[in-house]
Amino acid sequence: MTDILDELMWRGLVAQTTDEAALRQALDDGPITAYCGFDPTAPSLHFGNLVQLVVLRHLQRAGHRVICLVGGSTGLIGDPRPSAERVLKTKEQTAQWVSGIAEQVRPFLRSDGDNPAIFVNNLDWTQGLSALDFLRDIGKHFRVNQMVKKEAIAARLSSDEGISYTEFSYQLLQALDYLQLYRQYGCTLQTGGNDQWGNLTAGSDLIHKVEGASVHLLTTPLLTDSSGEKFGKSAGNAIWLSADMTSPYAFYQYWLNVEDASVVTLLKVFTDRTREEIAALELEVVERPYARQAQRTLAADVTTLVHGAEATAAVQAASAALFGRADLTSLDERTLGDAVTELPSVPVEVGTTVAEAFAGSGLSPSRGAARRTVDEGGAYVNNVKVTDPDAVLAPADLLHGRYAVLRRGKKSLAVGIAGA
RNA sequence: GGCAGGUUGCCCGAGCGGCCAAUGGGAGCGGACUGUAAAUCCGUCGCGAAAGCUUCGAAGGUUCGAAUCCUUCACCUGCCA
Repeated sequence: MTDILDELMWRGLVAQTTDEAALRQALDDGPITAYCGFDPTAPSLHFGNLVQLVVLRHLQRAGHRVICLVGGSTGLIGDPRPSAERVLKTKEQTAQWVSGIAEQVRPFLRSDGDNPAIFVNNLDWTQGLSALDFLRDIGKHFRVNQMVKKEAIAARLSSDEGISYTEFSYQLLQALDYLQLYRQYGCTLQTGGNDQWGNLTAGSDLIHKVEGASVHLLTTPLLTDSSGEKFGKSAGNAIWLSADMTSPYAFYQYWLNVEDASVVTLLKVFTDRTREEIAALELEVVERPYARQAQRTLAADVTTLVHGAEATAAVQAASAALFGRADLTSLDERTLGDAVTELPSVPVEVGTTVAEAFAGSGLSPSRGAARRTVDEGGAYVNNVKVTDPDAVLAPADLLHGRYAVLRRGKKSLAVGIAGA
């Protein structure tokens, strides 16, 4: 078994650590306990959180105990972003998201056997804490002078927007979490995204001051593509882990479309492929880039990780059918029917205008935009380009009397279903 | 509470009485080229088929006519209390 820290480094999952030698030693000396927190800022986790889940998976597999924390309390406060103050969510909303995320996170970690993952909610130890106790017991250990140097806070202090006292206090709450888990579980490693470094150090500093112990931190790098853009956005939308928010089909397609320059990086980060397998795929990218074998592997592995093998098989079949060279009219009803279940749909009938169908399915934001797409030559029905903005669906456009496959541009697909 | 400055379309940012649905850049979207890559180039980018309609923090007002002037309100920032 390779050293877990080396493994994480090779995979490109390590941006920064506290004392690296000490961390390595601690990991070698036997199982340690590590935690990572997830704040409920949306109903679902997203691409960025997946990186953290992957790190916890690796740690658990290497025999370490992992704690997955959902931020029932920190979610009520909001981690300051450099750009702008967050709008407070209601307590009910937050609680709902917390329970959703707590469920979502489970499949990624093993919660049975001899080293089950531990799931906690930081609201459990903060809701009973009085403001006075908080200020006396926790606040006293923090210097404002230091707090204002944290990146996000410094950015906000020099912006027009400023920062509320609420968000300013965020790091104290997160620091308290680490202290609590240190005391309760002997947790000595916190992981997170590199942008969290300030919040993580708040925790390790607090433990040092209160308990006199040195604990560890490990952050993952921000993943960016060749032009420096963050990964995890598709057409301006975040890639969510929830199938309700990003369909497995869209999810699979996202990974399949990863640029060559990034695919190896992402294979290392998100898949369990070995060094040999990844080296082979890397060679494929060089020698047979058009086959996009690396992208296919990446898309299949990650979709399986998040949505399961069954869903992956379905979206692969759908992708093959919809992007295949084959004429759509030659597909049998069952294959076509299965493929289109993954797509956004809109009820149509003979005589429905193409513009209406596009707008109704969400392929285009409005009918005007749909007509514009036709003008631009980017609208297709059953892979046949539409040229007339006033075109209507004819009986022949309904494959098997039911389906009209709508496409905008090269890869945005939807389906019109008649007589549903 | 006082004084000053600010609030323009997804973002940044011009406009300062008509020629403004609103310059420019970025993002986005479509096309060409490709491999359902990247880069590049071209086009497009409030709603509407059109007539037209609704936009420039909100509500009133002045005017033939306002994003542009006036009044009040809201919010943000800075300085002072």
